[in-house]
Amino acid sequence: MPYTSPAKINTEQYSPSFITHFENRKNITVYSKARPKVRNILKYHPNQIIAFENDPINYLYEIMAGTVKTYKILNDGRRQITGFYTKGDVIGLPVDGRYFHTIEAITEASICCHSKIQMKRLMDSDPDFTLKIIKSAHDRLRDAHEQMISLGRKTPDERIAAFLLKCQKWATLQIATQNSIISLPMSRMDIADYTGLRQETVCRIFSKFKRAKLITLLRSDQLILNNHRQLLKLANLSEDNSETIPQYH
Amino acid sequence: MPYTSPAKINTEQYSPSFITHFENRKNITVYSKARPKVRNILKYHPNQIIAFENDPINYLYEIMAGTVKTYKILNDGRRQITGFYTKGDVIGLPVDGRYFHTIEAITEASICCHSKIQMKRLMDSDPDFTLKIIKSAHDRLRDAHEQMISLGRKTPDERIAAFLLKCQKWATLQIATQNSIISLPMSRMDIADYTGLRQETVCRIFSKFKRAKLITLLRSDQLILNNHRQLLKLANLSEDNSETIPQYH
DNA sequence: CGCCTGCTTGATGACAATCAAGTTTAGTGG
DNA sequence: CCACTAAACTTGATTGTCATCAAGCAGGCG
Repeated sequence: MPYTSPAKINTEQYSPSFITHFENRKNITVYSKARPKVRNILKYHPNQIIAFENDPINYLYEIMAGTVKTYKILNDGRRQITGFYTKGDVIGLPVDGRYFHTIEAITEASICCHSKIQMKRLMDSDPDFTLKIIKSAHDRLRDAHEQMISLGRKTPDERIAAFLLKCQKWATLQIATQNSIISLPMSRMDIADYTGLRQETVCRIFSKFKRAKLITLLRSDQLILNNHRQLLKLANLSEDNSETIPQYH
Repeated sequence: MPYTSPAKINTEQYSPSFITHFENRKNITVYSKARPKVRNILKYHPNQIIAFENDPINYLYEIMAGTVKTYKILNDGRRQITGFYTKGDVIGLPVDGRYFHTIEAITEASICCHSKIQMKRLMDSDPDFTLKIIKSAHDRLRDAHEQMISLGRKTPDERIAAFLLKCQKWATLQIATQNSIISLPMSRMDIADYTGLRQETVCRIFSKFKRAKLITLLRSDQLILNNHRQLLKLANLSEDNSETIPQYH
C-alpha cells in the first residue's frame, strides 16, 4: 500500500472482513459494527502529519496499526502533546468545527478515515453507535483531565511513573501475549512534551528509576517494569483509573 | 427555595417557561428545547458538593445561575481544578460510568439536573439534540486541551493572562450589558489550583499586572482589564480560540 | 471592637531548566 | 563489513524561578 502525501489524500476502498468487538479490548474496531460498504484506509510515515490544528474537521480517524500523537504548538515553538493513540483509538468527533490539535504519526500507521457525513448518517440510523461515540468522547475527556492533574500538580517523578504505566497499558492492549517488554515508539522529546518536562529531565528520571531497579532499560526505546506496585504508588493515580474502569485503550 | 443537603437530593418540579436559544450565547439553555414536562432544579450553597469523583453518573447538570468548579484530588490533598462553569454550561455526559471529578458550587447556584435516562430518551427521539450533546463534549475537550498546554508549557504570567481573559468571556456571557468590571467568584486558592500555581504566586502576578497597568483591582474579587490587546498577546492563546470559534461559554 | 479568614508581600531555598559536553545508536556509503 | 556522520540520548555544572515559610494587612461578621 503506497504512502500518502500529507497534503493530498488518496483513498483506497476496503470492504473490511472483521466484525466489531467493542467490548473486547484486545482487538477493537470501534466504528465498524455497522459495516459501511466502503472505508478509506491510509498509511502514514513516521512524522507525517495527518491533520493540522485549525483544519476543518472532515474525518474521524481510527487507528488500525501504529502509534499517533496529537499536539498543540505556541507561536514560539513550545509544544504540548495532548495524547498518544494506538490501535483501536479514535481521534475526533463528528461535529462541525476545526481540529484543536495537530495529528501526527509517530511510527508507520494504518488509519481508517471515516467521513463526518458518513458518521452522522450512522448516528441517525443506530442509537447504539451514537452512544459509542459519546462514550468515546467521555473517555477522551477523562484522559485529558487525568493529564491535567499530572501537569498541574504532580512531581516530575510521578508524571513519568504515570506515563510508564500508561505505556504498559497500551502495550498489553496492542499485543495479545502478555509480554513484559514495553516499547516506547515516541522520542524522549515527545515524552517531555507530553509530561510538561524537558528531555534532559525525562532522561534523568529514567536513569534514576533504573538505578532504583524500578525499570530495566533494554534499549532507549525498550524497557521492563520491575516493580509495578511501587510505580503505581509513585504515580499517584486517582483511584481505579488504571485498572477497573473499562476503556478501550 | 430551600437548600439541598449534598447527601439527599430533594426534587422540585418545574415546568420551564423558556425556550432554548442554543445559538444565542447570551442566554442559553442547552438541553431545554425538547421541553420535558418535569425538571429538577436544585439550589446549592457555596462550597456545597454537587457530585463526588467516582460517584456513578446519574445526572447531567446544567448550570442555570451561579458558578461551579470541578476538580480532582490526590491522596495527599493536592488539588487540580479542571474547570469553572457558569450559566448555560453543562457538566457530564449521558454514559454509564462514574464522574471523574468532584463538582462543587463556588457561589450560590441553581442547577438543573437532567437524569441520564431522560437524556437517553431524548437522544433516541431527537438527532439534533444528540448532536448538541456531542458538540458539548467537543467543546469540553477543547477547553481541556487548551488547559493542558497552559499547565504544561506556559509561564505563570501567561497562564494568569489566559485565565483573566477567560473570566472576561464568562462575564460578558453572563451579563448582557457589556460591563467592563469582571468579578472573580473563586478564591486565590482556586485560581492557583486551576493554573497549577500557588496562591502566593497568583497574588504576585496580580500585583505585577496591576503595577504594569494591565489590570485595575477594585477589590480582591473585582477587576478591570485595561489592556485587552496586550493581555491577549501575553496569554499566547492558540489562534482564534478566544474569539472566533463559537462556543457556549 | 476584635476575631477570623483570605489576601498580600517578603526572604530564602529547592529543584527543574538551561547550557554544555560526552556517548550511544542508526543509517550511509565506500 | 567497517568507517563515518548525524541524530538521539545521557550526564554534568550552573542558574533562575517558583514553592515554601513567615509575617503583615484588609475586609467581613458576630
